[in-house]
Amino acid sequence: MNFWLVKQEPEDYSWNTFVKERGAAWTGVRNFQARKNLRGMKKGDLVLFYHSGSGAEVVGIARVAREAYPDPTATEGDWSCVNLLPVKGLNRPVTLGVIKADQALKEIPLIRNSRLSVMPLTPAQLNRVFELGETNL
DNA sequence: GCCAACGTTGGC
DNA sequence: GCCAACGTTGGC
Repeated sequence: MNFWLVKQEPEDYSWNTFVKERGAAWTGVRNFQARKNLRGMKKGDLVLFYHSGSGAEVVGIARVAREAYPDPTATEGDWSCVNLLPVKGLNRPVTLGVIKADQALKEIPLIRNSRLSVMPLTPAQLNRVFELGETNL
């Protein structure tokens, strides 16, 4: 199994909306590196849900429900999306400040490449966020 | 609201 | 293929 993190501005599409709607097609990604990561997702992979902008923090855990397929919102170009399902919210959201201060997370792409919207995580990074979020599956 | 970092575009 | 200009993202 692989692990990922996706970013979303809460004003645009929040974790609460995602939970209420019981999942979403993760459309609108228009960046080649992010697309490559989307296409690497396998059904069942765990995906951390991160709120960017106001209140930057990891808020929840999702799972890949459907692997990459053509993004129906793309009017031109070769873009992909996946379907994600909510698993559970973190008992304690993990803020960017905490992530930045954590030695075990200093290599996380969230910090190293702050503009990437879909990124891979190592098992150690995922476990550390679970630990900081006081959450288990 | 500002600004740094990064990606994309287009002229050459 | 290089690089300047521009647009966007996202942290603060």
